[in-house]
Amino acid sequence: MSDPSAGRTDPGDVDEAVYDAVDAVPPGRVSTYGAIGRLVGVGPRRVARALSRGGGAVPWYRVVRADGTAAEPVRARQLELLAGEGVPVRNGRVDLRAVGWPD
DNA sequence: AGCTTGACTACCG
DNA sequence: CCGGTAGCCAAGC
Repeated sequence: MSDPSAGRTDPGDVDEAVYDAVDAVPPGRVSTYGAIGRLVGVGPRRVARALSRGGGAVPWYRVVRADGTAAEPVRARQLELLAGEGVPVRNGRVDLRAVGWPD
C-alpha cells in the first residue's frame, strides 16, 4: 500500500477526501461545492469533477451551488431527493441559511 | 507546452 | 431576478 513513487497528493486521494466530506453531510442538511472544497483543500471545480465521475456512492444530492441552486444535469433529480430528505426547497432553491452545512 | 471544457463563485449592470 | 464577464483550477486532447 505504500507508494513511495507518489510523493504528492494522488488524484484518487483527493476524490476520496471529497466523497468522505460529502458523506459526512448529515441528513436534512445541504452543503456547497466551495464548502466541501475548502474542507478537503481543493477548488470547487475539483469537487464537481469528483462527483460527476463517481458520486454514485455518496449523497451527492446534498451538494448544491453557492447560491442554493442545483447543478443543471441533475437539478430536477436533486431537488426531488432533497425534498424527500426533508430539506425545505423553495422554488428550486435551497435555503443555505437554514440547512447549510457546515454551519 | 498550449487550447478547450466544465455538476463553480463573485461581481456588475 | 437575470444575463454577461472575470477569475480560478484541474482534466483531457
